[in-house]
Amino acid sequence: MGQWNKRALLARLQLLGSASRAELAKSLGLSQPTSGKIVDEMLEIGLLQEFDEDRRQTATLGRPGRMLRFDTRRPRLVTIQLGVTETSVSAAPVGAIGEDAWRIQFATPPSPSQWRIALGKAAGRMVGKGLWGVVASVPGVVDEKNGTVLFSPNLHWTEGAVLPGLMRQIWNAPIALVQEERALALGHQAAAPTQEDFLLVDFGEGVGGAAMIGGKPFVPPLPISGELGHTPVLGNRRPCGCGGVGCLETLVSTSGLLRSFAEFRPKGDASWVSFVRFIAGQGIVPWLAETLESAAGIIAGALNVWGLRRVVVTGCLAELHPAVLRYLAAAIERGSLWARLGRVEVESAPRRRTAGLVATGIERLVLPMIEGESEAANSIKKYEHR
Amino acid sequence: MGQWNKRALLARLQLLGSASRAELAKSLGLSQPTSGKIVDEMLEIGLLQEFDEDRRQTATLGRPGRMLRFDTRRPRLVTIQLGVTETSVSAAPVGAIGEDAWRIQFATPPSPSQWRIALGKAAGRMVGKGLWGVVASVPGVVDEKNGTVLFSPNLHWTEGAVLPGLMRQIWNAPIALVQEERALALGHQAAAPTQEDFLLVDFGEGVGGAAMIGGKPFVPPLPISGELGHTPVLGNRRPCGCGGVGCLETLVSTSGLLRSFAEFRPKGDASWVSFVRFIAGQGIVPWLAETLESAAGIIAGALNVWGLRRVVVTGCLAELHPAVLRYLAAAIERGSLWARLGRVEVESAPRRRTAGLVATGIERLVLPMIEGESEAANSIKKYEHR
DNA sequence: CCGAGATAAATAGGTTTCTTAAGTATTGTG
DNA sequence: CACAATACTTAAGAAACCTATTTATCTCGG
Repeated sequence: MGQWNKRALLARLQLLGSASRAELAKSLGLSQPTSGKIVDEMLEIGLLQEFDEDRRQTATLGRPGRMLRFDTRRPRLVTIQLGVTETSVSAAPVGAIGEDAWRIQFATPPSPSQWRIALGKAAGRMVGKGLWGVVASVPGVVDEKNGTVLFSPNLHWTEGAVLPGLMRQIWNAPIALVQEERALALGHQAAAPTQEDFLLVDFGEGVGGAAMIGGKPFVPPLPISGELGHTPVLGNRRPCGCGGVGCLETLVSTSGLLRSFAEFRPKGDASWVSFVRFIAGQGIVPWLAETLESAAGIIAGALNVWGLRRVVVTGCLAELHPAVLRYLAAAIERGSLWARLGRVEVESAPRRRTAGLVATGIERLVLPMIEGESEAANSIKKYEHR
Repeated sequence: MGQWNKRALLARLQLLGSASRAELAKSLGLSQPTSGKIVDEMLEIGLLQEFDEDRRQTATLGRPGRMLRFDTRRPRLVTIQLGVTETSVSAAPVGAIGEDAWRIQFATPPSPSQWRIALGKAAGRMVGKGLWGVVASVPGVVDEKNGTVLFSPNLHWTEGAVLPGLMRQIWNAPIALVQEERALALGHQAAAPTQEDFLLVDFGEGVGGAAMIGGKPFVPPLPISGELGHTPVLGNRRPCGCGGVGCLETLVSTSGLLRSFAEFRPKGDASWVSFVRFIAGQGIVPWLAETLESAAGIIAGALNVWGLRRVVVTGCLAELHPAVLRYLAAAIERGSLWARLGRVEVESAPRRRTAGLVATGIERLVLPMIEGESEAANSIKKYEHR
C-alpha cells in the first residue's frame, strides 16, 4: 500500500525534471520526513542522484535544497527500437535526456533468428553489467502484457515470434515490449511534462496514434488502440499490408505519399527528398489536400471519442513544409466537436523514442523491482480474485 | 489514504451484489478484521445492510456468513432523468435493484424556471428526510465536474443553466450531474458486473456512446467523449440540432429513422409503432441498411480507438426486429480491427438509468461523505499542487 | 566577519491502519 | 453430543505517515 507514495514521488520528479526533497514533499502534500525517507531509499538503490544545481539566478533565502534527479551516470536500460527498416540499440541511464541518440544501428533482418544474431553482435559492443532491464519498441498491434506481437502489417515476421524470449537469450534481465506509438507518446510527455493530455500521431512506414490521458498512457482493455492507420478511407482502393483495402495508411505513410507523388508525376524522381522539395515549391496540391482531409477526419474522430483537444504530430509529415501541418490542423479543427466550445491545438514534435523507452522501463521494470516481492505478490493475489 | 480499502470493498460488493465479510476479505486480499471493521462502519452509517440469504441450495460446512448488500430499505438518493421530452423523478435506496421504475414523470418544460417549478411539485410528493443527495442525468455535452451543460443540441435551454443550483433550491443536499449515456453505461455495469469493458451506445432522441474500461467509466480530459452522434456521414445533408450538417444523429435517432421512413413511404402513417411493424414485415430495407452501415462504421471506429470488443446497444434500435441488431452487429464486425484477431460482440440491453444514477450517486456523493473532511481536504490539497 | 532570518534536512515520538494470531460463535456431520 | 469447518471478534504488534523539534546551511544587513 505504501508503495503509492513512492510511485507518486517518482512520477512527480519525472514531471519536474529535478527537485529537492522539500519541493517534492510540498508538491505531493507529503510530509518532509516521508519524502526524505523515500528519496534516501531511491538514492541507495541508485535510481536517483543528487547533483549541484547552478543557482546563480535563483537567489533564494534559506538553506538551498539538495537537488535530485533520475540517475544520469550509469546505463541501466537497454533500449531497442525494432523498426520496419532499421533496428537501433543503445544503453541509457534512467535519467536519459535529450533527443534520440542511438549507439548501434543495423538493417532489420527478415526473420527472428537473424534478428537475434544481429542483436547479439550489437550487445557484444555494449556495457553488460549493472543493467536493470531491456525495453523494446515494436510497431503493430502489441500485447504488452504477454510480450507478443499480434499483428504487424509492415513487419509480418514479428507476429507470433517470442521477442522477449529472443532478447532474454542475450541479456538475462527483465524485458518489456512497448507499442511504438505509445513509446513516442511517453517520450513526448517526458519532454513536455506540462501537457498531460494529447493524442500523438506518428506518420512513418505506417500511421498510428497513442493517447496520453492525465499524464498516463491510455491503457486499452484489448492490446489494440489508436489504430488510426487501418481505418478505411472512402474511395481509396489501395491494398494494405493488413489485408484490407483502402486503409488510411496506404495514403499518408511515407511510401503511400511517395506512391501518390509518383502517380501524379509519373516521369519525375519519386524520392522523399524531391517530394519535400516539390511540396515546398508547389504548396498543397489537390491530391495532397484530399489525403490530408482524410487523415484529419480520422484524427478528429479519435479526438471526439477520447475527449482530447491537442494533437502532437511526429514523423514524416513534420518534415514537409509547415503549410502541410497548418492545412492538417485546420482540417482537424473542422471535424472536432470541441472546436465549437474551445480551442484545438495541433503541433509537430521530434520523435523521442529513447525517452519513451526509458519511461516504459522505469514503469514496467524498475518500479516492480523496487516494490519487491511482498507487493508484487500481493497485487498478483488481488488480481487472481477478480 | 486508508480510504482506498473502503472504496475497494464497496466496489467489490457492488460487483458481487451480495457477500459476507469473509468473502469480501478473501476476494480483496484483505484480512478479515479489516473487512469486518469497514463493514461495521458502513452498517452504522446505513450504507450497507445485513440480510438472511436463502441458502437451501448452498449447503456449505461451517458457520454461514452474514450476508451483506447495499441498503435497500431507505430511499437515500433522488434520481432525476432530465430527458428531451420527459423528466422522471424518483427516490431510490443505494441498493436499488431491477429495471427502471419512475415514481413521477412530467413533460420537460422549455425553460429552467418552469423546470424548477415542475420539479418542486414532484418533490412535494416524495420523502424528504434522510436523503443523502440528488443525482440527475442530462443529455448533451456535460461538464460533470462543474455541473454545467456545455452543449445540448436537443435541449438547448439547459446550456448555461445552473441546474445544480435549481435543484439545490428544492433539496438542500449534495447534487451530481451525469451525462446521460454514462449513466446508462454505469447502469448496465451494475446489472452485468462481469462485463468490465464495453461501449454502450444509446439510440434515442440522439445517439451517444459511453465506454466502460476495466469496470470504470472512461473519464475524458475534456467534458466531451463518446460523441458518436455528431460524426458527419458522407452524403447525408440533413441539418442537425448541433448546427452541423449530416450528423449520424439525423439518420439513426428515433426522429431520424421516422423521417427516413416518411420519406420512403410519403403517404403512410409515420409513427414509431407502424415503423416497427413495417420493419418486422419487410426486413432490412435498403435505406435502413445504409443507415445501419453508417452507424456501424462510426461505432467500429470507436472500438478501434478504445480497444474494446463489446458493444451494448440500448434504446430504440433494440425495440426493432432482432434482424436489425444482427445486421448492425455484422457491419460493426466488418469495421473492427479486433474482429481479425478475436471476437467482437454486440448485444442489446434495456436502459438501466436508475441503477446508473445510483452508482453515480454512491461514487460522487456518498463516498466523499463517508471519507469525511480530513480526506476531502487532503485530496483537494494534493490537486492544487498539480 | 557576524548574527538574524529563512529554508532544508534529519530526528523523535505519536497516530492511523492493517496484519497476524488467538479466541468465540454457529453451522453440518458422524 | 462431540468434532470439523467456517465466520466473525478481539488483542497485540508492525508499517507507514504525520507533527513537532532540532540541526544544518544559506542570504542579508550591518
